[in-house]
Amino acid sequence: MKIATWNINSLRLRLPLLKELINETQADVICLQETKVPDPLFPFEDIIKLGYPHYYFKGMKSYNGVAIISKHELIHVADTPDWCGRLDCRHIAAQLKTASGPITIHNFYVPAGGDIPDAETNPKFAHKLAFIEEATAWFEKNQPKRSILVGDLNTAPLEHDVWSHKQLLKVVCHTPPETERHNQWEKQGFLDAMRLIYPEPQKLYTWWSYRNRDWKKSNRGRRLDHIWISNDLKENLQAIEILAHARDWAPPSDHVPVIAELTL
DNA sequence: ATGGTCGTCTAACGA
Repeated sequence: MKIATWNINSLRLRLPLLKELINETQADVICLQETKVPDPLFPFEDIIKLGYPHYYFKGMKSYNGVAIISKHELIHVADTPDWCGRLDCRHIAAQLKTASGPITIHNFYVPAGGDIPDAETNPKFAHKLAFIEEATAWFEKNQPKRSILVGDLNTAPLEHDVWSHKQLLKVVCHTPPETERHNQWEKQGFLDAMRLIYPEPQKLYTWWSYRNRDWKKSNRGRRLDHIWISNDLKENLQAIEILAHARDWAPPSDHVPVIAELTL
């Protein structure tokens, strides 16, 4: 079973690239973030034509938005929290039917946190920290079993998840208040699947800024997108693929897809 | 040290 996660940065604009992802990977399940499409405008007919007749989505105008599309039957998981009480479409969950039984899939789009890493003066940073704390508390109470958590978590937790650990320690996404909370969240029953396959000190990036003239040449990347598996799925993990060349698809998202393969 | 670029009900906001 192949499960992909991708911050697509507008589903409607990049539908042709979603097709490209499908052609290349034949992923069974694709979790999308920043779909930027209100629910009444979700392009479900296109998604069905692409071979994904099972889907759940939660979107709004202009901002945020998440979707799970699947070749196999999904059951919606409805009783999930409204994080930070904002109704802002940053999480959706579904149960995937597999030969070995149901698997719960969580798809998250964690707040980016703004520019200044100070919760006192920057409400966006405070929101990010509060969001991660709420998620940590929820999974502490609801210990994940046969679960996969994916998404744009907007934190690069490890030294080799950024192009320069030293230079990014004061940059939002890699500051200690974020990485400590991120790691505490992961510890609520999850394993970092990407690092199980590609341990440190290998550099791993899933995002390259639009603001670099040549993303490949400067290679100032960050690992902001993640795939976590619950502890009980450790032996099921077969492979991880980071589709770095997708950064050159036109018009590119600033994030690239990550795909996990599991025997399920 | 600064500014650099995208996407969105084309305007300023969020990333």
